Amino acid sequence: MPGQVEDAQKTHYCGKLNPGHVNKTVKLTGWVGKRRDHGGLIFIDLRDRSGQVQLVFDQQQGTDLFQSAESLRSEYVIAVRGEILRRSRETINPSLPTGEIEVRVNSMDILNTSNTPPFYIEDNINVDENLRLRYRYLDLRRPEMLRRLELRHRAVKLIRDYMDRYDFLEVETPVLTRSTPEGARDFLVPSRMQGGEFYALPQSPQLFKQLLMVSGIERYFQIVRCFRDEDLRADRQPEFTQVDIETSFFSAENLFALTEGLVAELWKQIHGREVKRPFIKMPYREAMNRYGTDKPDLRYGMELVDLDEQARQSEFKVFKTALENGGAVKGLRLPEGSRLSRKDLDDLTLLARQMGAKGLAWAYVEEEGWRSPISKFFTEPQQKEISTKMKAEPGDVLLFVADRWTISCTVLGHMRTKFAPGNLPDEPHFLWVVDFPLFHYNEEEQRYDSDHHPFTAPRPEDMALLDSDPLSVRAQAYDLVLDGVEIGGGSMRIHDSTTQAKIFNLLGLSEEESKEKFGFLLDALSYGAPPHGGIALGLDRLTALLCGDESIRQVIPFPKTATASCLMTGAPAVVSEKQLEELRIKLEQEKEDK
RNA sequence: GGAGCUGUGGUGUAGAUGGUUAACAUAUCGGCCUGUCAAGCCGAAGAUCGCGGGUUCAAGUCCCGUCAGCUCCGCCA
Repeated sequence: MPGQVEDAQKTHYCGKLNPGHVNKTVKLTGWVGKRRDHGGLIFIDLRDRSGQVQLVFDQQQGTDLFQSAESLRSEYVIAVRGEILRRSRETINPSLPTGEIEVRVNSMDILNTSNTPPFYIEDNINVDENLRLRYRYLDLRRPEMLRRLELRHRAVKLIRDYMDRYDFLEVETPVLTRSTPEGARDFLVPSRMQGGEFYALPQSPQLFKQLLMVSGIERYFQIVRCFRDEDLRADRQPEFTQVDIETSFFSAENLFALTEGLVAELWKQIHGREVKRPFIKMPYREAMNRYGTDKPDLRYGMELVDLDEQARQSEFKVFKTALENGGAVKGLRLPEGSRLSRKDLDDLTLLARQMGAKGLAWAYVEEEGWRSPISKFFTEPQQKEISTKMKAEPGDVLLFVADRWTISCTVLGHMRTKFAPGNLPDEPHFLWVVDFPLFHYNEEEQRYDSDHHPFTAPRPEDMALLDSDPLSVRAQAYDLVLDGVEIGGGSMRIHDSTTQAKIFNLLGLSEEESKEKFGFLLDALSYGAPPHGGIALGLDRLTALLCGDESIRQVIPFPKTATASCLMTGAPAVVSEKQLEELRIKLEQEKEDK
């Protein structure tokens, strides 16, 4: 056994035993799995972290040992000493790695008993996730969950080794820091020393890693926990882990190469799969136009079709006014969509409205032409032209959205993923989405917001547009996308205080405000800050993809539920009056006393 | 903040149109059994159907509310 300590209670891992160990005397420890009691002969599956092996207890060996074997139950913890025997040909279990051998037990210690577990400690169980989360320590005991933890460990180790090889330093940054405007909602931590003031948990170590560049670290990375107080999704937890990277004197191309190398090595070492490099690069605008999302899944086609020209020539007012207002008309072909009922299409329309569209138009494509509420607005040749442009065949359904460009794209992009083909190719489809806009307009606040974050550098050739047309300024920002999942993102940063101050100004931060919130950054930039930039990869998503999991909860040992609570510990929970007093916090009275 | 789905012995499920002993599998407990590996056979115990209210002679089943989990929209620089 590797890493064995002296006097260890075990000499081998259960799952590692093989015919090479035959006739050896071994000491094993583990948990009792399945028990097959034949009266005078008892089989026990002994399981430890590595796998399992069959123990045999024979009544003829003596009654004491046999009696205690009869008392064994599921999940008892035992230590045994015994001899490895080769199984007779008929009793070999080919479906088990250790199926050619078994352990004839000579002595046994029962180290602990166990209550009957609430679910089976085995793979492929079908239980409420609720229950798994409440008893997460038992859930993690299941081999498939242990394997996920192992894989995650290997991934992290590989990342550290890779970064080290390229001279990167892992540097820690504070978890208690200050709240900054913009971005996600912060988790706040009240200060006892400064009553009434709060720390924030970092949404990412963004500012610190830039300051480390000013410090002359040149190549920084950190595997770091980040916190965002926003609503959860299958791929979003309130605390998550980033592989955070920042470099000085690196071009974006240098950074792409570094990241691609890292990701390729992960896929090779852990997945045994060669990844084609360099990855495809696609401008944001193109991704939106063709796939209706900034994280397109390139494993299948079903591209959106631009119908501005056809809409302009039609008599359909809805389409025409959308265009007149500067919007776009987009179409999506659903192959064999005729299996969708009117009700299905109504549901889609509802979804489109929820996503901000004014509506969703559709047409069943038939031999004779369209069957659609909007067919009367299009002449037969016009219908034909659209059908041809969308490569439609009888039996398809066509979806149309005419709205603001982003809405038209994102609504159909969402429909595209909803109706994605079932069997997608195995090879991972990586791509860089580049040339994101620097700003978007925040309708609610009536101002510009950073699309990425306020420290992102504009593309040099777009600098002049900062004054005339901020929304058309492109950022030196990029996202790494894999099969429709955003697994990372970053940018080249602003490294002079003048430009940085200008961006703050455009974001509606007054000089005093930006001094107050970011003065330390502006100061730092004025002391010889090197050109720098970086990226952050989502380790949970990366690991989930490597494991083939849909939800990152599967690769997080102790995840939170959709309402951000922990079913095991009961967090969050009320605290004592005394704790609150120390923090000078008063809770609002419940409005309705019960 | 909104929408949808789910919630029945320990676990996973079944319980059309409301009808009175809530079914099945598995786990659990007891008995038998020396080659099983989803062990087998016999027997026992175990759920008032998430919670609250309502309709009804009668509710697991219908209605309203509520809680929890999941998925999605908004949100997530």
